[in-house]
Amino acid sequence: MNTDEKRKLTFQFFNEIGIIQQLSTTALNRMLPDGLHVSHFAILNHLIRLGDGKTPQSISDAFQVTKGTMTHTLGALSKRNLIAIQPHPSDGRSKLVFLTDAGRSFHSQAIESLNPFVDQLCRETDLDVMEEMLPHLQAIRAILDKNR
Amino acid sequence: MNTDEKRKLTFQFFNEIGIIQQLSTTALNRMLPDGLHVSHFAILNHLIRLGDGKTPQSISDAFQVTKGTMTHTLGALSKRNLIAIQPHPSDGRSKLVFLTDAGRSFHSQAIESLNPFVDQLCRETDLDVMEEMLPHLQAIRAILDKNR
DNA sequence: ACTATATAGTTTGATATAGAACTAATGGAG
DNA sequence: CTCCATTAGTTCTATATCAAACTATATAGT
Repeated sequence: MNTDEKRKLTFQFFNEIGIIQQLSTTALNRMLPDGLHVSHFAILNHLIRLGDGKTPQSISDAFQVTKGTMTHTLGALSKRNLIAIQPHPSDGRSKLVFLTDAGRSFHSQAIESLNPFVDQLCRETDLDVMEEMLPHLQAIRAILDKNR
Repeated sequence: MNTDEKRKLTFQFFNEIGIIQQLSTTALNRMLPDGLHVSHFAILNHLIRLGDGKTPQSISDAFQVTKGTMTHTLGALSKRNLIAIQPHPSDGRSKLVFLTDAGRSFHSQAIESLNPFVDQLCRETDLDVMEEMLPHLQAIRAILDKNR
């Protein structure tokens, strides 16, 4: 492959990634109840999976968004009482994010809303291929992350 | 794989896609000159590769964004004189988008700005893997597109 | 030909996000 | 102990995007 072909391939690849992201995000946004956005759901999901009591910073690191964006998103979740934000016990600059009961039940409810879509994708997609791609995607993510 | 594992895999997959898209987009945005955004560059690139004289609709189809978004993006390009928008000769509702000389030279300039980044990615990434993934990504995109 | 439906593009309002400038608290170097 | 660099979070501004309502033109069915 010459340089031009490499560039073209790279461009195509990221183009495809971008379109998939756009289509999947807007599809999920339309399915989520009550005007919630995927980014909100993703945070609830993160706290369920990894346990709550995380700092805003650690969450924004996990999703690779800016601190300002995280303030905004956590504010939205907090206003809906899906999370509770408390001062960090040993660091006056920091905070800790906890799930509320409403947050947990909302998460279950959101999962229910999303599952039909996810299940349909599972039916139509070759999951083995997806599973195979995952580590490669993670590698590419790591490279991008390193070069930030 | 049981249903839960399938769902988890699907979630992970789209999560990774989302993060890659976010990282690559913000990296590219920072590199583009003069406050231009990847979405602007992508349209210039589209018109260079496939030829200009396209309708706004066909461009928004290609990038899977809404018509309103395309109006906004084309407006930005037009205000910078990178494109020229003319009435469609045979359809009074429609328009045609052409590249200006400034648009073409800006595109070359943008390519120059982006190439170092792209080339570095090429160096650090296994391009064969990327090439292998591309058709699978296109298949997933097609499924999402069909279910819109 | 007339009318109803469909299509192309615009406008408006809401929201997600980045980036930069800011505040407050921490922690290390001298 | 004091001062400076670092870190956590917030605020502000700009912009990308979607969704829905809207306008104008085109097309199909009767």
